[in-house]
Amino acid sequence: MIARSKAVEPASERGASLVDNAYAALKHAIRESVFAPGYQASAGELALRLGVSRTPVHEAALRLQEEGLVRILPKRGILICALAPQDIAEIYDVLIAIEAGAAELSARMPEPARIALADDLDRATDGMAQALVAGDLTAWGRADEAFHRLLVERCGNGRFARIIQTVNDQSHRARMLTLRLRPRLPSSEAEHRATSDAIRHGLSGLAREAARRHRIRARDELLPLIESVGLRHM
Amino acid sequence: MIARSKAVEPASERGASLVDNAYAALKHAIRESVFAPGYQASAGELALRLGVSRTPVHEAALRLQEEGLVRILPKRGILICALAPQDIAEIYDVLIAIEAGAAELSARMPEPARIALADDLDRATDGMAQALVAGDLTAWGRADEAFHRLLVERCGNGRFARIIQTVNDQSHRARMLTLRLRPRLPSSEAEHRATSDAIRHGLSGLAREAARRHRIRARDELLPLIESVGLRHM
DNA sequence: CCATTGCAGCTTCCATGGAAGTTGGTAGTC
DNA sequence: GACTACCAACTTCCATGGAAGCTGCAATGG
Repeated sequence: MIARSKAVEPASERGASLVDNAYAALKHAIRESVFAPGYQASAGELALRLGVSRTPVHEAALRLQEEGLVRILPKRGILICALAPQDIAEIYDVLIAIEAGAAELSARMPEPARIALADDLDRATDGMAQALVAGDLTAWGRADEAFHRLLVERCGNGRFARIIQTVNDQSHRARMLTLRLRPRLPSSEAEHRATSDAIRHGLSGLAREAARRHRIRARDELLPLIESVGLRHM
Repeated sequence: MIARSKAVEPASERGASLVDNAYAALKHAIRESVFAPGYQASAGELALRLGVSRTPVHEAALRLQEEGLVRILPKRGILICALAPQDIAEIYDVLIAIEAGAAELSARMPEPARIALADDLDRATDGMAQALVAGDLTAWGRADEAFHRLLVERCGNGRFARIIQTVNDQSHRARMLTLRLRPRLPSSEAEHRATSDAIRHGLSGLAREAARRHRIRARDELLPLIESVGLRHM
């Protein structure tokens, strides 16, 4: 029997192929910074840790490369990608464009769906408010994440959801960092309510602008902060 | 010596791996409808046609699946994906959101870059106008494509370019079809000029709205057309 | 005639080994 | 001492074969 996974979850989902398992395990490890950015691994080493051969690891690495999480250096190894401030800026511009579009689409849905979504969005915002008074940073982050995930996953455009998923995978590490970096938790509540209200009442233009402004403010707040701390990559 | 490629380009770029070659060749074949949507191929068959073993074909198929061009059915084969009208709608909403964002970013670039881009955009629009009077459908399509590619590739956000590239790969076939479907070529010229002018003068809000409106009009013109023809998939 | 079962032929999935390429250190030369 | 050439150790890349799974058809039992 081969010794398994010291640092990496085996992630043995049943029904999934070894490639899927390797993909999920590696992605999780990267998201949670088990592998630091800039770390260069070899397929053989990762295969050993996961208890599979090199082939499924290689194929998982191809998928991760497609998503921008790693780079496969020909004949040299697998490099865990680092994010520069420039990348964070690009990612925020993607969030601004796509989430605004998602909010607009959501506001154009038939009324029952709109209202159900607005209710769920408000519940997430409630969670943020509660976490704020409790001073629970982690809970606040989870609730905020839930709000934004709901917005893109329920707008009816699967491609929007997929795009956001990709950039979120890339920026998860940075997000965990900046959450703790800010002097105070931002007062996103009003902007979240404005978005959900506009969706509830079917005001697509307003919904688009509210979502847009929210992300623009977050970008303009965070980018200078990152620059000032002098983070070159993360 | 193995007999090569009847229907599929070998596409032997030097310096590229066999996987890259297979990827490029398959993508080209799908774009140009050498493989009809719904066609189910086996990795072995494709490998034979391309003159390589099954491994690089399989890895190329993984990349194509990531981009939504094919689906790998476990233990059954590789399925060329078809596009439903719903997919075209989703793709247009992605174009609307991203190209508007790209136009806004472009208008925020330093003046020399803005002007250079606006000049290039205008040259593409000139090409469309010329093709229009000449009645050259193909040339018109190429010039229009050039305009939109310039817009996203020169805005400074590589992620925008990548997203657009992905949806364009998916919708290329549909585009070739709808180009010939319309009763007359659309008068996109004024909208293109409005976009490039706004970029030239650094008016980011105006540029965003111009690009947005242009794609919205195209969507609202094309979708009913596709529905009316009763295309179920393409 | 209809339903069920078993099987043959197909497919992908994954492990493995040889080929080819890159790197960093070392010996040799000026 | 500085520079070049080479070599050993490492890596991925790709072909290939066996294992496992899916599908459709034919044979069998009701």
